[in-house]
Amino acid sequence: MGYVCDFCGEQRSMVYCRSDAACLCLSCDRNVHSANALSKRHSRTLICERCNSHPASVRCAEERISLCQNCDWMGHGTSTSASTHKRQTINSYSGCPSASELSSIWSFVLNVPSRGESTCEQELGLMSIAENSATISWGPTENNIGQNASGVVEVNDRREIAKPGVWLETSSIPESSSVPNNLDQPTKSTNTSLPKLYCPGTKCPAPYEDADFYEDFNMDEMDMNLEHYEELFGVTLNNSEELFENGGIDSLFGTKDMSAADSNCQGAVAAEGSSVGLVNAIQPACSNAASADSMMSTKTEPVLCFTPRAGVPGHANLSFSGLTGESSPGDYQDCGASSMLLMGEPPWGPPCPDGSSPSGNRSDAVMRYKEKKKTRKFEKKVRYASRKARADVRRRVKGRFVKAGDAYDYDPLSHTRSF
DNA sequence: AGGTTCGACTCGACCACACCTGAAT
DNA sequence: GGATTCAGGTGTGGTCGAGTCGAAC
Repeated sequence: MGYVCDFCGEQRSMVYCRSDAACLCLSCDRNVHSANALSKRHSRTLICERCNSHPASVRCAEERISLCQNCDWMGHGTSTSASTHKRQTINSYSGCPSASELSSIWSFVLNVPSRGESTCEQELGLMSIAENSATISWGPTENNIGQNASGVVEVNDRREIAKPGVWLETSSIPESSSVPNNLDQPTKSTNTSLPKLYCPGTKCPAPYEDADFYEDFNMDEMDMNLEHYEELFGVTLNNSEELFENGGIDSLFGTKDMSAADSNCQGAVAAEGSSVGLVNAIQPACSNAASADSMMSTKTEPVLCFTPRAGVPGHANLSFSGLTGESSPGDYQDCGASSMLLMGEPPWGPPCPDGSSPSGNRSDAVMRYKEKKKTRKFEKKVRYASRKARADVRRRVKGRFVKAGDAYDYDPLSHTRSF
């Protein structure tokens, strides 16, 4: 891995693909990851500009450099002066985003315009964007739908996390009051089932319980500068207006092909870089060791996923999992992290900034948490398939296993009774 | 407003036995 | 040190019943 694209060996590498463990230029990134549906799922992010070998997780505004966690720690964790640098988490993404979308994700780095239509952009509905640890994706075939479109999260000041931010919504809030001005988002959208952006200070409609989650995001740095496309993509921009016509922004913000149910999935959590830091900070103060353990266990690349519950409006399963995709039932069960997050007022959080009643917010959050906990399903993980196979065919009396040959009232195989 | 009743719901215990694990040989 | 034997522990699913909770009265 290095400065040069691992694929073409010519262009300067810009993004890092974790799945391929490869550094790619944006052009090759598009080519490689538009090859098939599986490759589209690869999570990519910027390359650390210091070590040029690891995926960047934060962007230092002062130094104007993207850094991996290690370099960030080396550069900011040990120096008192540098530690005050304002840093921003860097989104990872999957799918085949257009240049405009990349510019939205990384507005502070990539001021790129759209290339116009391409096979990739024709499938922008499948695009997903991950807020680092929080993998956010959407598409017609996906149930786990994210919505955060924010590119950055303040990590220097944890109090930022408690600030009202931006979230996507699917209710019918008038769009004029919901779309930040700096988004250049078309205001002509008529599909009220589509996600919308809410400005800080606006009230989250009732159906979405987890507004607390979505307060982490800030759209301030979302701009759509389209100047350096050629440098980044190595091609000439034909028509930047196609960006909008082809749904670049719309796709980015999920205004295409997003079902109402999918948009119910509200996935916004602290980004990987910041979350690890937060966890570290949380742990000592966390009264629930299991909660902290659960969070720590996911720190490698935790994926926060809200799964809309069919038939239960406003409810969603919250789960954390690592990249391995494995998680024990215990991890699922009341992982604690969810409860902490759901509380909306973590122990490190500041007093309510607007002077409103913290106790009221807390009680609301507790109510929401209890409601979710009530509807949560605990999936059992079968460790031994052979034992399951035996249990599945074992005869029972009132649900209890009986000795072979004894009378039974339930036979899983024949559903018959011996008496 | 406080107490009682009732229905809905959750969750642990129970059962037999093949399989797993670790100690002993 | 490796192979074998043995004993004890574990896990599997459907049902029941105790306990909890909220709504209705």
